[in-house]
Amino acid sequence: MGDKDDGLGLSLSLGCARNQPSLKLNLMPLASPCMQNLQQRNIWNELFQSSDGQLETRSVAGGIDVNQAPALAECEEEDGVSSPNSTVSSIGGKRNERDPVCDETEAERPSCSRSSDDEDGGGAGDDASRKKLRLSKEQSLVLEETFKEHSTLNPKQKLALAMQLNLRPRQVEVWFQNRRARTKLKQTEVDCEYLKRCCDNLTEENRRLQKEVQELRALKLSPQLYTHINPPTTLTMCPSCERVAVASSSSSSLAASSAPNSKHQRPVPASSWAALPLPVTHRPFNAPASRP
DNA sequence: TGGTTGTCGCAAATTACCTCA
DNA sequence: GGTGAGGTAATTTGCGACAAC
Repeated sequence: MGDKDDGLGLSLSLGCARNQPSLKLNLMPLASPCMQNLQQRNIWNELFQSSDGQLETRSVAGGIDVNQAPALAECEEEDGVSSPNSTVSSIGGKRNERDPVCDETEAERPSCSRSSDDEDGGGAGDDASRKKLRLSKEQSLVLEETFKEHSTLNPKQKLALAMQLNLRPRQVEVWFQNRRARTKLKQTEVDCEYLKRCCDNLTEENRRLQKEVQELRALKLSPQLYTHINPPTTLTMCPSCERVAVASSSSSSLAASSAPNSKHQRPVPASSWAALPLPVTHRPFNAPASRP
């Protein structure tokens, strides 16, 4: 609750954020020896190299306050994470070698099957495995900033981010998954609000039209009054020549008492629905919300 | 070449923990 | 101090994509 504003509050601008100029920050000295290794090898810059080859460098936000035991031991062995592995959002490569998440705790777990990635949660392995660890503000900030630029991470980015934040890659992965879910939920709420307003406008429009119909029917019952009013016009097509002609409603008996070929058309009231601001496009949930 | 298998990332749903009023 | 609500980290499940065989 306390720092929730950095969560959903940002979700509506995520799409824009993607287009924002990438952060140009300097790598700061890192507490983690793993990260220092990364720096030495200049891997970090590669990790955030966007698909178009643009380099995105960033730094660690201040001293990261970690509230859990980081898997530093994992990091040391993660130096070998160099496979050009990929995900949907990353470069191609052999799938099996892809995920450093598996590497991260390889020393502790015999295999990295999906069902085994739980023991890294909490790390304790026992009841404490479900222990919930709240991310520090600094960690959340960095994650948010990263999310603004990439709503998904490739394994390398995930690993690097995990090292930077002193978190397990799995935690970073989970955070991004939850973040995407929150963003989508927020967008759904916005969409729902919009549709609700549309519905209200349509209801109002319907009410107005019903009222108009009643008024017209009332006029129909009082022909004297009606003579002063132009009849509703309709488009009629000649069945033989197929020409369209503007004419007053001929099917109505009231038309008989009016000019059959009146050139005066009633002004068509602008629909309140049409007046409703429509979204420019139906954008994906993480696109910028440009609605009023 | 097409089918099978293994692995992975992801979304969605859910659970469980934490914080706060 | 106890409690319920809300937020969120973590887990589970199912599916599709991809690469290797």
